[in-house]
Parts: sequence; structure tokens; C-alpha cells
Amino acid sequence: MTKKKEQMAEGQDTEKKILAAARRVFHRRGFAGARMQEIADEAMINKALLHYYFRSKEQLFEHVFREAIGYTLPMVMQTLSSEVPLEEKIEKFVHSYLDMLTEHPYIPAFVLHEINTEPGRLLSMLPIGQISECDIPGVLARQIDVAASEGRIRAIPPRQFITSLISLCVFPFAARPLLQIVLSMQGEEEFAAFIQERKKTLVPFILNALRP
Amino acid sequence: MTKKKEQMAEGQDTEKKILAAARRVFHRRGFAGARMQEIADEAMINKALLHYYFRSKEQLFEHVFREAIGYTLPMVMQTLSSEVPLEEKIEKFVHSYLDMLTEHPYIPAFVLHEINTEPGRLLSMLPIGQISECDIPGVLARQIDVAASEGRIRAIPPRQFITSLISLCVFPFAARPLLQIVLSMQGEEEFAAFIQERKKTLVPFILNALRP
DNA sequence: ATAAAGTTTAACCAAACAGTTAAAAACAAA
DNA sequence: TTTGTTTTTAACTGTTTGGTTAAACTTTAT
Repeated sequence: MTKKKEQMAEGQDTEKKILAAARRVFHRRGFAGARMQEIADEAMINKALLHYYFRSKEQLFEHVFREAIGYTLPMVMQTLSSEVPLEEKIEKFVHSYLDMLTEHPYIPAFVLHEINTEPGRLLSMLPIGQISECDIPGVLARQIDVAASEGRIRAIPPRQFITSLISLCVFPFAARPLLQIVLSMQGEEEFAAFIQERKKTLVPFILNALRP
Repeated sequence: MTKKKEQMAEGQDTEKKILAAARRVFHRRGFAGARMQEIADEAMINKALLHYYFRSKEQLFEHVFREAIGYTLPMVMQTLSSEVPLEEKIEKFVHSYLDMLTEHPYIPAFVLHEINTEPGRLLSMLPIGQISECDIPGVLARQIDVAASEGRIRAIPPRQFITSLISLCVFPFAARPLLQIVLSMQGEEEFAAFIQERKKTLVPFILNALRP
């Protein structure tokens, strides 16, 4: 039985090696630009074995795409639609989102490109229930209303606020190559430092923006 | 001579038809996903004529890509590095940027994807002189310093401020398909209304964020 | 030892694709 | 009419690509 586990572990190991390679290749090239050969090379196996594990490019891509959406969307939805006080929620959101993106910095550009070239994929992946279930604009609208009537914040259209919150966190990762040029931060570490700095300045920035 | 002009006009007409088609196809599919046949179809000509005007896919793409960069980067650089008072500059930037993006809504996702898959293209397009010439962080750093010492605004790292400014304007266009689902605004007009609303709320949002 | 699953090798197929070619047709200019 | 340019047609080339196949080899489990 321990041996069976090892066998499974071996099999899962190559499967994971393949998925890790596919992730890297799809993330930097997109579906259309990715080559099965490149994925096989990066996983240090051959094309035959690649098709032995995953029947087609489409199937392999779907794994990677679902995974990318899975990393991001549920977290955003849960955090934003939870019943935490608004100010606390903002801080929590910014920190956990920036941390997650630091670990998966290529997800934004990847997802943005794929949902623009094939918006249908998104719709087919998200059962409409999931979205109406956790109604972000609804929850936030109420929180904003309450906080505004208490004089804690200025009123602001919820969808504008949500958009700004996400924009401020995600965009730097999607536009990284551009920002690195315009802001003269070429190195890996310089960008990491920039994101750490952002974690500190963004929360005050947003809270201040909401101040009455 | 009028006839020669007409002939030229004819020639420029098909060239423009081709470029317009190439723009649409490249913008929605990216370089790797675009097909020369699809561009020819969309321009309502045949593939032979396409290669008669533009030798290769690479060449045609470069036109479209340079054009996209040309629409955006110079405007950003000029607006942000100009010597207009900070508050006025913010308003000017948000309005002209959102207006421009409304006319070219597919540029953000297109450019973001291409610079991520081939960062070299950007570097080769921007002679380093152009960037160091109009030193955005430098100019803004001074403006922020002055305004902060006068007590008009809070201090904020210039590169964080620049990033936020751009994020808040560009991201909604790059993430449009996602936002339309999450925020329940499916129609074309609904999104347009959202952007118009954004033009009004974004300036107060940013100015407030900077308030001491 | 034997069977089963995992892995490699190498050749192969069919489709998609960028790009070419040459001849004919359409068109406008002189 | 003649001349030159633009456009079409349609077949074609060469390469890349996703995917397959079959046989051999390796590893692990029983």
C-alpha cells in the first residue's frame, strides 16, 4: 500500500511537472502562442507522454485556465462580499490580493488576454448561480450606504469603488514590463520592493479617498 | 493631377481598409492568434493583395502595434510631465485618457498581452532618450513635494501615484469582459454609461485620496 | 517471474498556416 | 488605344503544428 502510494506519487509527480510546465508556457504565451513541444521540453518529457496524460492542448489549457480563475475570483468574491467592516475589508483585500499576485504574477496578463479573445470561456466556467449568490455590488452598496449615513465615508457608486479596488491591485502586475521601463525599475527585486511599498501606501490611499 | 490624387486615394483607401482590418483582428486575437486569412476576409480582399501591400504578418503587426503605442504612451507622458498644477493635471489626465480609451477600447488588453509575451518589442520601439527626456517620476516628485510642503496634499511615493493614476483609467477596459459579468452590465451602452460615470467619480476620488 | 503501468523513441499523418507565383481581369491615365 | 497599376483567381510550396502509432525499454507491484 505504501508502494501503491509511491506509484501514485510518481504518476502525480509527472502530472504535476506537466501542469507546472503548461502553466509557465500558457501564462507567458497565451493559448494561441503556446506550443505543445515547448511544454514538453519545459517539463523535460516528450510530446507522446504529454498526450498520454492530457489528450489535447485544449484540455491542458482548460486545467491551467480554471486554476488561474480559481486562484483569483473566489478570493475576490469572498473577501468583498463578507460581512467585515468596510475599512477592515479594504485592508484585508489589498494585502491578501497583493500577496497572492506576488506568488502568481503572470496570472493577470494571462487571464485578461484569454477572456478578451474568448469571453465565452468565462461565462461557461461560472455557473450564473455563483455570481448572483455572492452579490458583491449588493453587499458593498449596503456597507457604503451605512458608512456614508454614519458620516464615516463619502458616498460612491459601489461598482466604481469595486473597480478601483481591483484596478489598483491587479494592474501593476499586468503592466509590469511597461512600468519597469517608465518607472526605471528593471530588476526583479526592484519590482518586488515596489509591490511591498504599494502594500503600505495603497490602504491609506483608498481609505483617504473615501473620507468625507 | 486630380486623377493622380484619386488614384492615390484609391490606393490609400485599400491600404487603410487593410490596416483597419488588421487592427481589429490583431486587437482581439493578438499576434499569435491572428490569421492573415481572417484579416483579408475582414478587409474584403484576398490574401495575395494583402501580401502585395504588406510583405509579411510581422510587418503588418508592427504597424498596428506602433500605432497602439503611439496612441497611448506619448499622451500619458506629455500630460503627466507637463508643468500644469497637480490638481488640474489629474483632471486633465483622467478625462483625456478615458476619452481616448473609449475610442480605442481594445488597445489595453492588446498592448498588455504583447508586451508580456515579447517585452523586447517595447524596448526596441522606445529609444531610451524619449523616456529619460520626459522624466515623469522626476516632474511629479517635484510637484508632489511642493504641494505637500504647502500642505495642499499628503506626501506619496511618485511611482505609486503614477501607477494608481494609470491603473484606475486603463484597467476597466482591459478587464471589461470580467467586469461586465461581475457588475452585471452586459450591454454596450451599460458599459459606456459606466465609463461616463467613472469620468465623474474618479477625479474626486483621486483628489480626495491625496488630501492631507 | 510476471504483469501492468509509465516512459522513450522515432516515424508518421493531416490540417493549418504564411507566403509565393503566374496569369488573367479590371481599372484608370496618357 | 495603349500603358501601367491594382485586384482577383487559384493553384502551389514549404513549414509548423497538434495529434497518433507502434514498438521497445524501464520501473514498480504482486
